Amino acid sequence: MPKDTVYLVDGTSLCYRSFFAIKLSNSKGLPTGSVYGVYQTLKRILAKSKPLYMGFCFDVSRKTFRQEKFKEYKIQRPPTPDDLKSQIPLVKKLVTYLGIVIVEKEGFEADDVIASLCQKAVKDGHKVVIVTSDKDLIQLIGTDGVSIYNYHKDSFITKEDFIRENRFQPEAIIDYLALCGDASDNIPGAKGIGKIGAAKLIREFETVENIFKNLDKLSPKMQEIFKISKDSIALSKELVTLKACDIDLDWQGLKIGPVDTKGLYDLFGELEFKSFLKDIPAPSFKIDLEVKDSVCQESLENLVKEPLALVVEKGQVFIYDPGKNLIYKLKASGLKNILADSSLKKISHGFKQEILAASSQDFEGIWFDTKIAAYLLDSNLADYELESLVFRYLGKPIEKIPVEFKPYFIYKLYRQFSGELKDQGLDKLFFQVEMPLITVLSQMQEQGVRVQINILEELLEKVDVEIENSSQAVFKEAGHEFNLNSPKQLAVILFQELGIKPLKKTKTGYSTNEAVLERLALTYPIAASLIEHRHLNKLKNTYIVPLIEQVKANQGVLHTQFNQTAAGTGRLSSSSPNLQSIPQKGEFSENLRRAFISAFPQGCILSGDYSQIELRILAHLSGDDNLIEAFSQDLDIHTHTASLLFSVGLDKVSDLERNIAKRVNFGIIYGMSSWGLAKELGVDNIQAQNFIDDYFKRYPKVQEYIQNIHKQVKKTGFVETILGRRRYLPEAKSPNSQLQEFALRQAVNAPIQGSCADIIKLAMIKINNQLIQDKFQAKLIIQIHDELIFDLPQDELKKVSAIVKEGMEGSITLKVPVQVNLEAGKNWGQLKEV
DNA sequence: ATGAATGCCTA
DNA sequence: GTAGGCATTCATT
Repeated sequence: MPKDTVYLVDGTSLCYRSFFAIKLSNSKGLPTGSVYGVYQTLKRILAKSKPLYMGFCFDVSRKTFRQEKFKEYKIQRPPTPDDLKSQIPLVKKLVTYLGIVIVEKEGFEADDVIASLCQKAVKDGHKVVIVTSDKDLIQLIGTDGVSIYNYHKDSFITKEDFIRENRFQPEAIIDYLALCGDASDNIPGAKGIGKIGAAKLIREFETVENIFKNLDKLSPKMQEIFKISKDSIALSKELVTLKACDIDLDWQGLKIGPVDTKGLYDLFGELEFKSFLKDIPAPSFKIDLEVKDSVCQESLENLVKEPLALVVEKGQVFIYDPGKNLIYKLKASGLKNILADSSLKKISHGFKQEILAASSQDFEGIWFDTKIAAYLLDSNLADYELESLVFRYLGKPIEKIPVEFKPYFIYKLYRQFSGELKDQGLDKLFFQVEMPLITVLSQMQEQGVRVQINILEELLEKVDVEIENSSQAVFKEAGHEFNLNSPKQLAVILFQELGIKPLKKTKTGYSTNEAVLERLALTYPIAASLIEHRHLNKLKNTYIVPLIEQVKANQGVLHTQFNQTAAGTGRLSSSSPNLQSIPQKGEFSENLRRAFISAFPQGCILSGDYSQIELRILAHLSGDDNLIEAFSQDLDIHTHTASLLFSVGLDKVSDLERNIAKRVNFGIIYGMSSWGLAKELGVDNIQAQNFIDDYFKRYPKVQEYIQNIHKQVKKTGFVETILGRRRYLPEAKSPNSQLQEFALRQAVNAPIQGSCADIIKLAMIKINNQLIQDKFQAKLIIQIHDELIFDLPQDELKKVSAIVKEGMEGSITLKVPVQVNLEAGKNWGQLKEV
């Protein structure tokens, strides 16, 4: 029986070549080209040849016996680039996940390792394919059954191919290289003999030794060369000769194992190899569960003492019974009893969706949402779909879980998450904040926001006219029409046709962003028109038109989504449409906001806005006396900071000084560096550093706090908010300084932003409960991070204002006062202080 | 159709 | 310098 072919991959050269051929990195700047190339190559081999045995051979270090013999060996090579070094562990992960064994031996190069394995495999009667694009390994194909796969050219080379092409034996490549040398490895060879000369000599004499025996047959000039280079040739031959080493592993150990799909999935996710994600096989997964039809609650009686994992879909409910390991399917009749039964503790995945799908039906006993739990345990995941979590936490890759089996997986996740939440001290945040918030968000989405379409339509008409005007103004200056929405085309017009000097580059060309246009506008009128056009176009296409469409489809009410598991810091996000980014500055923004009206006849819109909440949280977290004092005295915080930075009295602070102080205050919250602040303020690095130094001198405990955060995140890999919400930032430990610095900035910001999220969530729950309890008609309709917006009948305004103010200000006690500003009006565009 | 790149709205 | 969502163009399945 013919034995199977063994594939031996020259991993080191493959990594090198991929690195130089493929310049690639993920969005975080992590270089990934080598991993990409290695995967492409391995994938091609695995698909084409379906090998059963493979070894991926690596150099362990550059200190090999060759260096000891010859100090100059490979010395001319620059050190391995850091961007390649950092990829080696990733390549090793990749290869391991593919089920391929990594072979390395201290003191030997990959080539030597390959030679040893090759020898063993051939001895046992196997064929061998060596995967490389280096010529040194050609010496091995002299042996029968050994061939080379050149991944670079995607071709196989056998002994016969080689002889046909070079007219000497493959083994003689050693002698050939000994003569002509190899510049890339700094093999000296013989001075005066090149590739052609070497080949000619080898064809005639076969080996170096033979040449020396027959020196008299050479020309006098050649004889001279060989005399001078005798030692050099001998050394070169030794260096290029592969040295078999002892390796514990033989070919049997090279059997390709099963693919670690989860490992691959995570790796490709991290590296952002989106197209490769499709390659990952999804092994079929069998669920051994019985689905039992039930018409009443009878069969559930034994179950009700413990929490039930269930999923509601299309008027049916599926419930998992962990005791009997089966699924109950209940039809409409049983459904209502179960959903409305508040004594039934329910577990599900994405209650908000279920509540909204069950529409107006009573939904009680909302107890444990695995989606929310997963989010609290790690807020950095790309998504919290059941399938993704089952894969991540239970290791089972399933494309789509049939609805009847969902409760089974939800229950499994629940068992795991419930313990972990407790272990990490997150159970309070989970049960007292995030779970109760689900109902609040459901109500907000269901309630929606009333929008007056005709206001939007009138606005659209005005904006259309102005868009036309600004377009024409731009085209006139440009001399011809072009696609105004294309930054690429615009760059050509500005920086080539009009010959304007570019101010800033992007990855692919010259930047035409607003900051650039703003500066150009001082000299060129076309830039001013472009800014105008961009503003109007944005307003029209992002806000006015989509709002009109959605509102029309929903009888004048806008139902947005509030996402509870989207932001890494604990904030909510809003989408389709995003009501958290409705314009607030600019000439048409007020007009736009006027379209957002009360749903009550003669009703009004009430807004409660936390004043400087993030800086207050910073004061609380850092315990800085100056900052706390400033807030306790109810000072304007930016003016206060300015008076400290510029050593002037509070009443002597200029607008410019206050503005700088304001930016520095913001910068602190964002974890800024002097470099970042310099860019923001348009001053030099030293100036910016001075501002920061002065700031820290005046607020010393803020500096201490930031240092402690850095220390903590480097040690533990995560940071926490006031309520113990965690954000993991593993890159705080990264050796890549760019990644590390980014993580450290996030580490400073996350507790501040996240605590703000904690506080407003508490307020939302508290206020919502109060409004329901006191039977107000007022409804919370929008949350914008530090602001809550309510829709209410006019006659409730006074009482609800008090509830909102008290609820927001009193949701937590900090070391500084928490202050909320209230505004109300008949629409969102015309709010007046209450 | 899909994703990257650019740009811009919010807190 | 933090955190999001979304529109558009343009190159690539």
